Amino acid sequence: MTADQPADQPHVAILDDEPEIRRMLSDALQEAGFRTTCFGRATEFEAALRRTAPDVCLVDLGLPDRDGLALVHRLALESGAAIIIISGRAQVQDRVTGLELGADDYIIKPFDPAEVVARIRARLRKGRSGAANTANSASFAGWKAHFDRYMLVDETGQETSFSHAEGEVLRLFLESPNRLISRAQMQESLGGAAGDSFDRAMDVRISRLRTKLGEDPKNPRLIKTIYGAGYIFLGEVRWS
Amino acid sequence: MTADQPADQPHVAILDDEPEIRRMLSDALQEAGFRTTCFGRATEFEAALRRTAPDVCLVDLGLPDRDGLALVHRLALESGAAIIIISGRAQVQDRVTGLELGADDYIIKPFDPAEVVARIRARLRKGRSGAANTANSASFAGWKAHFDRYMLVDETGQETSFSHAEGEVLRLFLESPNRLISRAQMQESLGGAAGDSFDRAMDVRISRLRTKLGEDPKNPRLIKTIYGAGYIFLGEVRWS
DNA sequence: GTCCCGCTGTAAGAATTCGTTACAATCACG
DNA sequence: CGTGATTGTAACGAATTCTTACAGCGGGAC
Repeated sequence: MTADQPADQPHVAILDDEPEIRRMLSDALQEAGFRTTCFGRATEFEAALRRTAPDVCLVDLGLPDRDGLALVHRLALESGAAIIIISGRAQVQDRVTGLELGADDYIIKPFDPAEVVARIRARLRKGRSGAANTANSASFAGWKAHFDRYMLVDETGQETSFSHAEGEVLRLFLESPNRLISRAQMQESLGGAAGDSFDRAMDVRISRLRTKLGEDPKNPRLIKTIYGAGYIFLGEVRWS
Repeated sequence: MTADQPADQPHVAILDDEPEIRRMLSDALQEAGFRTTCFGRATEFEAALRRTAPDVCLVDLGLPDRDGLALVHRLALESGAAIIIISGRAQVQDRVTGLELGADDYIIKPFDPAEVVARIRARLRKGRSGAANTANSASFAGWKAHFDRYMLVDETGQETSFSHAEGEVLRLFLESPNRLISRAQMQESLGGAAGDSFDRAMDVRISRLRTKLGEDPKNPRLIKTIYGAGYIFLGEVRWS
């Protein structure tokens, strides 16, 4: 299941109850240069999600231990990964509900691995190009952040400056709002050496950012902590 | 071709040489709340692209005046729109090359307009940051649960926060109300190792959730215990 | 250079979350 | 009723996260 796979490649999680299909998909994807992890049951899959944040999830709807659509729905809300349903159910209605619930693509069995690879690539392409944003200011929840000037502007026009470290965290949040960002992801994005104690620094950064945003510690509205999992930044963000 | 269409809706450009198909797509999409513009020839389409920047391009590959794939490739490079190919060519190889050239999706003729709508929505969802298009809140018995904010709102507007673990249980209930949910099902769904003693944790989660919902322990109205079997969540649930 | 000041990581103690344990309450069944 | 199984909940504790305090570092100002 886990060979030595280069860590800088996109990571695809495969969830299917049939071992041959897992095998076939995993082989084809590794051939195409992806990192893969396979799961046969939804429970294992969900447990692993907390640590590793895959870029793409391939989910078979016909699972023995869980309603596949409910799982897709949850994934869509909590994870930023692209979700691709693989299913034997070929009715249009099945595809429509799968997509409405948050899936990004729907592939019907039997499928050709080459098409799966192509569709995964298509999903990753959009995701990454969006992240390469050159915009340097963003509006959210009454605030406007100017990353070039390191300034936060209130709705009343009041200005507050923020530091470089605080800006890194804020930018990370604003680039993917309303989705869970794990601590591991943060450390990677912020170039933190995965040292034992850097995650404490992480906490401090977030704490300071929260106070600058005027968050109520008891009841934060913008930066939510998910115990044991990570953080979610809430709100609509408009980059400009 | 152009009725009075609200300008704040996503704009879909349709490029197909068969008028009936253009008509059918345009009708279905407008019904679904999109702005549409139709083109029968690639040259018109390219000319129009410069003024209006569509959010999605539906492109038929079988065009009389231009190589469809070359057009897709150019679009992918120059435009930020999502590109969806619609084609009668059903071979896997066709789909793969279409996707590799930069298309975001590939739909085979004959198609169902409902699926086209669903796939367009899926593309737009990913593209816009923060536009939470999937259901993430549910109303029941005077309460409204916001799973994105981890908040319960009273009918008087009073807010109570709930934790991640509590939310997992609540979501499970709200996803299948008025139906018995066995303890085993819960354990699997909530990722609990099926250890002997995890079912006690389950009880505690439910207990805490009940107190947050203001349930009377002697006479619970929402979460009923079925002795020896499991739980039932009672009430009408409306997701939104 | 020396002083000053803001930025940033570390450390330590408080606060929160959540599973476990222990015991009380309830139910099924004779 | 009595008994054993099942479920509810309070209390505890481990893991995790938040906050405050402090020290090192670096960049100006003089």
